[in-house]
Amino acid sequence: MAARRKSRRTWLFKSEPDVYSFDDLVRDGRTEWDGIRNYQARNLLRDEVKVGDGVLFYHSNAKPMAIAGVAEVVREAYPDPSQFDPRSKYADPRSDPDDPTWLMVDIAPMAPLDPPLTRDALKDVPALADMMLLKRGARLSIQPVTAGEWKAVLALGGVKERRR
DNA sequence: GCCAACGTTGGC
DNA sequence: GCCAACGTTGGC
Repeated sequence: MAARRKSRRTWLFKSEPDVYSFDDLVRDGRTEWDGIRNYQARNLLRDEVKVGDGVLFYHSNAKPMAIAGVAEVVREAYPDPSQFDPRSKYADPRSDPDDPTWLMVDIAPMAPLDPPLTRDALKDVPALADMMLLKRGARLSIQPVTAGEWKAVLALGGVKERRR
């Protein structure tokens, strides 16, 4: 039996709400996090992101830019089929079907942040001073979130985590 | 709409 | 292996 990690980790996933919003995730109940086409993010999905991990769902390129909700990883990395779909904008003709380049995970919603925690508000929180999201040029679409940052965001958002 | 930051590509 | 050119991300 594979060793199971003792404690879960936490992440921030970016999404443009015009493309896919936290409300969409609530509506769908769960979703395939497809379209990741960056090696650093892919490596995190492949090596680090596990079932039960927490996800802050961030709306980028939006008005307002904000963490809109909390989600949970419900399926670990597996090949993203859109890389082999020639009609998909995520198609990658160089990817080998026997050794797919791109992976995805599934996530499900846990709780909305109501109201959403805007980027502007996050900037004023001392506990989040070192958060990757707030650093200049931090384009990574899947970012690690520290335990302290996670706790601070959930407290600010009024989200009570169920005991697990 | 602008453009800084960053990742990728490809010529050499 | 270097690095200039290019494309994309995403805040402002």
